[in-house]
Amino acid sequence: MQREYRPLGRPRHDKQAKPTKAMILDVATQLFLEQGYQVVSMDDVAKKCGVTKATVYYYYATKADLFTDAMIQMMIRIRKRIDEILSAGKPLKERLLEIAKAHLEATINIDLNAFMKEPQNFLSDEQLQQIKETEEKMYEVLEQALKDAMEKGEISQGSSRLGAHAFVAMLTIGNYKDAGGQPIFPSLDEMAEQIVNFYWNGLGN
Amino acid sequence: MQREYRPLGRPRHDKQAKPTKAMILDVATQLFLEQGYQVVSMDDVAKKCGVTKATVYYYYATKADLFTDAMIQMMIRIRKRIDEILSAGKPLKERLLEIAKAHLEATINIDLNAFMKEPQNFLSDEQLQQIKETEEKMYEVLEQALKDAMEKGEISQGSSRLGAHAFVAMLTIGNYKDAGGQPIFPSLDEMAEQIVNFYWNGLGN
Amino acid sequence: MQREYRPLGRPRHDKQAKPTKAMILDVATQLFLEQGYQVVSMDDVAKKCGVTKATVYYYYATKADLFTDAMIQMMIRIRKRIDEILSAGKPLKERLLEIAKAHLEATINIDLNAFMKEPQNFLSDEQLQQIKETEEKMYEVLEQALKDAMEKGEISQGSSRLGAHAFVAMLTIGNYKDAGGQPIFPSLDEMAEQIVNFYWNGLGN
Amino acid sequence: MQREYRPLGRPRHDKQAKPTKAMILDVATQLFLEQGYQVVSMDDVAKKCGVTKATVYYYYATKADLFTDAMIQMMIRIRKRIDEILSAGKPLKERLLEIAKAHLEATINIDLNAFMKEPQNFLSDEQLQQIKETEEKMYEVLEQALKDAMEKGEISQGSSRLGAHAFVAMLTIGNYKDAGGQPIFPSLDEMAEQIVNFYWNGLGN
DNA sequence: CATGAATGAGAATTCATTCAT
DNA sequence: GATGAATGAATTCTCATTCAT
Repeated sequence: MQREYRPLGRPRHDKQAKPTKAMILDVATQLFLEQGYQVVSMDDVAKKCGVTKATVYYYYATKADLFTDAMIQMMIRIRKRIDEILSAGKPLKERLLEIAKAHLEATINIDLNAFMKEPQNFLSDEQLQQIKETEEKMYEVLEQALKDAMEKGEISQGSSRLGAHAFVAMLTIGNYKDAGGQPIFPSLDEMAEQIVNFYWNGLGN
Repeated sequence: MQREYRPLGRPRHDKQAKPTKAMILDVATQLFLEQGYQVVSMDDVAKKCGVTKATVYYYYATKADLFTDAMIQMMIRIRKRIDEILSAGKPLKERLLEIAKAHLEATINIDLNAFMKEPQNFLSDEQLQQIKETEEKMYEVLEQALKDAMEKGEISQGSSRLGAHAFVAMLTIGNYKDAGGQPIFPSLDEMAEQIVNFYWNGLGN
Repeated sequence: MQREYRPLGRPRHDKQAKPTKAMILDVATQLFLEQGYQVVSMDDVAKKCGVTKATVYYYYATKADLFTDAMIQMMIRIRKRIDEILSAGKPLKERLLEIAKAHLEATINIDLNAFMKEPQNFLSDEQLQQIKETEEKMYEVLEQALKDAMEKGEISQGSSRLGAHAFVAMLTIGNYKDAGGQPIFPSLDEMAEQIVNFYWNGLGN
Repeated sequence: MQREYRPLGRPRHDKQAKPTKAMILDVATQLFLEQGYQVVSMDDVAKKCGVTKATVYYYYATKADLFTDAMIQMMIRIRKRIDEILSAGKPLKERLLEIAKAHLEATINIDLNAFMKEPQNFLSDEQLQQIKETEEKMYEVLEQALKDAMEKGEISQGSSRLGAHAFVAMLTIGNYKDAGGQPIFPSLDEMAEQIVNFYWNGLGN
């Protein structure tokens, strides 16, 4: 769409923007998250990068490879972000609130379970495994923070694993839009606060 | 391909067991839930029904129509089930536990948000709207139950809407499998109990 | 190229020419023999048939399937032709001459060994097997004729199997063109006669 | 990927063992003969040589050029081999037997006619011509030997040209494998002997 | 001498959909 | 009510070739 004139052969080195491979990965991540594995075609990715399909294949041998790499990089980024926030010395609840805000802003669909349902048939076992492992690590940083808080008596004992998953699951509420297109709370900040509050207090007070 | 095992005596006219249209809808629902919109082809549905693609088109003008109908029927069924359980006279927590058990058993991917991400581009606004409305109603029965419990003082005041969504969101934890393929709790019953407990008590007890 | 206007859907039944599937098979056989497996694309076949690629795929699920069927039908036809000629009551040499003439006219590349080298990687073992079996049968009719002639004392004892293969191998000489584009003998009839003579008498007379 | 086993001491400068161009040609010849023109990609050649595609293009401007060169070198090698064997002072039949053995061992598909069918469309007229001329010369050495033998009365008069082609054609029988994967004669030596015998005596003794 | 990065033109295959029967 | 035959538009992936370094 943008750069119209794309000559054959190696392009003159332009110290310019990101190297092609990184650009492809970024664009792909975004598209996959927005639309899902099947819907996004390699051509879509290529066009949005201003390169040809063949260039995408130059870097990623298959669509499944591209997807796998995209998911892994994304989850690593998320984990780092969470880790950063969690390592601050504040009370747990405050740190959770920050994570919630950060994620709701990122509009990232963390509903990974459902998200991975369809690609499942197209990824190799090894690819699936790699993704799963990275996902696991993402949960682990949260889990560890909960464990630490339990030890310090900041929260009561319980399954830190369940706690981590519950937190992530509840964040998906932020994606919900009703029939009128309205989210449950009008502002992201309020959404984050309400979710974390509910998560903290539970239904039964 | 042929029916293998024919019982003795005159078959009860068979009446085709289920009229073709209903069979198509059932099969489609199952396939869509299992594999996602894109992955399931009209031919897949047809073959699993033992009819031809053209027959499917005889009943459903487009794939989007079939999907829409399938989703709506499914959500109506779910709503009825929830409604049934909720109308019993037991304490709320017990009723929620029953719903949780029922849903975890049904293996239904209720991660509707993520699930609907890819079809979004293929459904008409009207279709999307219809689905959304049915979904909304599904949440409403839960919401109503929470409101009633608040009024009775069974639980403290709060956003019943958030409560309904949080409950459904937390049920998706049941779908999670770790890198080793293991769910968070080994049995569905334990899973349901732990989820409902967490939902009820919150992290901070 | 020919029929320009090709409406969607099932075409109005025209008791016309050959049914589509047969046409596809015929055209494919011709193209494969002329140009080889790789070179011929499904689109080439489709275009030459005046249908779309999708139509070809309607009848043959893969290119390998089409090729397999084409080869088998061709070899069956050849076998029948040979069989017919061989069952006449004439002296063996005369019958061989007739076969030679018929084949040189058909311009068929009977160099099956070389011809099958490249498809080999693309055909399934089963397909390869099927083709091989049909080929085998083609040789067998020749072999049987040689055996009969040996019994009658028309020719001396020897390996009928080798004799059959030698005959077919020698027919490929007819395909040869020198650097100037000239075949070894100017007319097909002379070619056939010379080949059969050589086959019959050997080099050492 | 790395060289695994490095012997002690200074390597004998290695001189790259074979200059790159020769290596490319060798590898290409082998691959083309094994798999055919279309099937072998420039990348296959490059990879098997441990260089990049661009390097192959550094030496050969097009795939057709590489193929042409490969075929020509191969036919020159074959001609030399045949020539060597033929120039010995033994009886013709013995020399032919040696050629047969040598070729059956080389597993070379000399079915050149069929083999050249597909590249035909991709080679320039000039390239085709070059190949044809080299092929012609290959046949000529055989032809000359037959002519000499006719003059000496070792064999009877006849078309030496046909004789040469018949001999080469019959050697292809050695490539045949039946449906069970078995060649016509179990050992190469027996194969060579039987073929030469048949070639010498003909069918009708 | 050799390579890394990129392209353009196909190739096989899939699939929702259409239409005459 | 159901089907068989056909299409058109995409989709994944391949490959010979080009060109700056």
